[in-house]
Amino acid sequence: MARESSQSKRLRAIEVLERLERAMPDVRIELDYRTPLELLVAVILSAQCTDKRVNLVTPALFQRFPDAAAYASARVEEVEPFIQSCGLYRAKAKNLVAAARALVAEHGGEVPRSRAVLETLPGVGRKTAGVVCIHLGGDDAFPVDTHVKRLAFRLGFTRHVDPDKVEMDMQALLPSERWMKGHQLLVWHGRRTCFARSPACERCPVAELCPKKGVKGVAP
DNA sequence: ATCCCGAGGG
DNA sequence: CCCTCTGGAT
Repeated sequence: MARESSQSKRLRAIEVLERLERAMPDVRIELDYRTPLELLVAVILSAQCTDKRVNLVTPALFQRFPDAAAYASARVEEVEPFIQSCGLYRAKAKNLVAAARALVAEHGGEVPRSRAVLETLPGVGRKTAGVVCIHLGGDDAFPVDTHVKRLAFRLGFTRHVDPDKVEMDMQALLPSERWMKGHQLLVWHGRRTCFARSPACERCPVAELCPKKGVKGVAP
């Protein structure tokens, strides 16, 4: 098979996103938050856990810990019961307190808009920092989670596995104004249709644009 | 039983 | 690269 030109790949990528958006017009971040800190906390909690479950616990959590200073002055065991049903609760509680202490000590209690700075916070890795950033209007980012990684590979948008390289490929492929929604669309599509084990190509809105149509398994 | 919208550590 | 941490969803 002839190698696809980068220009035609870009056009195909845009077409993929537009079809996905038509199929999922309601796409958006599902976490409930009202302040930058609430967003940061909600995204940290969302690891290995559904947004729905996070939204169930955050009202009480946010009321008890209204700002960074509240977490910073709390003991980890005070935070744990609020987030217990979200999984990984010990690590998350510990990280929330430690991150809040760093925010208070080094950032005036405010959530940084810089991805590099966000990544210095305990419990905040590249993906979490990227999501927080794009939703706060901070640094541009195309956060790569397991869904984005898998779909980018299947769709032929990257040949890499390393999330950093996948992100670079996606950023090169799409104009930055599409990164936020593009990330969200790929995640939703991965969850709803393009499953890791057995993708539902028969009802996939972008099957005709996909080089791996009908191919099972994740792998590069 | 098995997988998951991750991060950190060995 | 591999492992662990966790409960919930399926």
